[in-house]
Amino acid sequence: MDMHKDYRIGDLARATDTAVETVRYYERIGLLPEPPRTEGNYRLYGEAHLHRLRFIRRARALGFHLDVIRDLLGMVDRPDQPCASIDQLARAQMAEVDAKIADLTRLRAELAHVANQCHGGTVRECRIVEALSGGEG
Amino acid sequence: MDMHKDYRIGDLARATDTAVETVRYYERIGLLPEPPRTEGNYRLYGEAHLHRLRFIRRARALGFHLDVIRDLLGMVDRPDQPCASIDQLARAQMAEVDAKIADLTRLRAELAHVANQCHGGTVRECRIVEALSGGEG
DNA sequence: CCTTGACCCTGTAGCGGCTACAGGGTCCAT
DNA sequence: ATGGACCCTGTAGCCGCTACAGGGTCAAGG
Repeated sequence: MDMHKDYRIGDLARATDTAVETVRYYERIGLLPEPPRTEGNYRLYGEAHLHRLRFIRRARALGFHLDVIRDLLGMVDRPDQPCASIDQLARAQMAEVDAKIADLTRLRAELAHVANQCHGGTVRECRIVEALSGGEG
Repeated sequence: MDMHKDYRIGDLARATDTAVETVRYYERIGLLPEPPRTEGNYRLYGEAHLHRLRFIRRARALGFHLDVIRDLLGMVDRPDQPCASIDQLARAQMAEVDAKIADLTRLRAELAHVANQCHGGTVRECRIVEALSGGEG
């Protein structure tokens, strides 16, 4: 069963919820391999490309940076290697997300504090402005 | 008491924990007014500049975008206006931070799920890879 | 007086991860 | 043969800085 479908770049983009320009961008930076071309110089993708692009997009959606994704793809391309390093990257990513959440939570508390200072009136009397102006800086 | 000190750009930068280039950048984009210069063409700042830069940096630290900060500064410069619009910007900022926290929390859960799939072995068997490849995309 | 070194100046280019053109070519249906 | 959807390359822009290159200024020390 030689039923491998072909995709043009727009098909691939739709199938992965990606902008066409982004697909070309991934190719340019070497994340996505250069596909063969039609006679009219159109890129022609197969299932493998679709698979790989899905992987990239899903990892991006989880916040992985492109250089980390590059590493992940490198590992995926050597399936006999141990999986530990992939696990490690995933855990590092979790730690990063945790740190961001902690940051934003602190921020939110500060913002709430600042916003609660306002009791109406003019800008001159506004304690928000004071809160933003003062401080340790 | 004519005791207004002057600051050179490096002093200002140190006093607000800002890079010198960033101070110049804020001037270039019109956030910080152009200060007078010395004979040798050095920027010479006063307390007002210090105050304003502190405001900018503090707002940035709370995650406000520069264009919002521009608006905030515009309001601060009209102290007789009502304070409500400032309050509104602060609350909008809170909402944005809340949304980011919610996003990241969802992300964290997904990442935990993905990372927990790994039980050692080779990349070929790694469920993390599967989890990243599969899906609705 | 001269050098050293810390600081300052302008201008431009780079980062990440896209996004948005301009200015063209291809392909298929009508 | 014409229209419109799609594709191509190449370049520039977004944000908020950051990092140079290539020079000028200024005060202290020899």
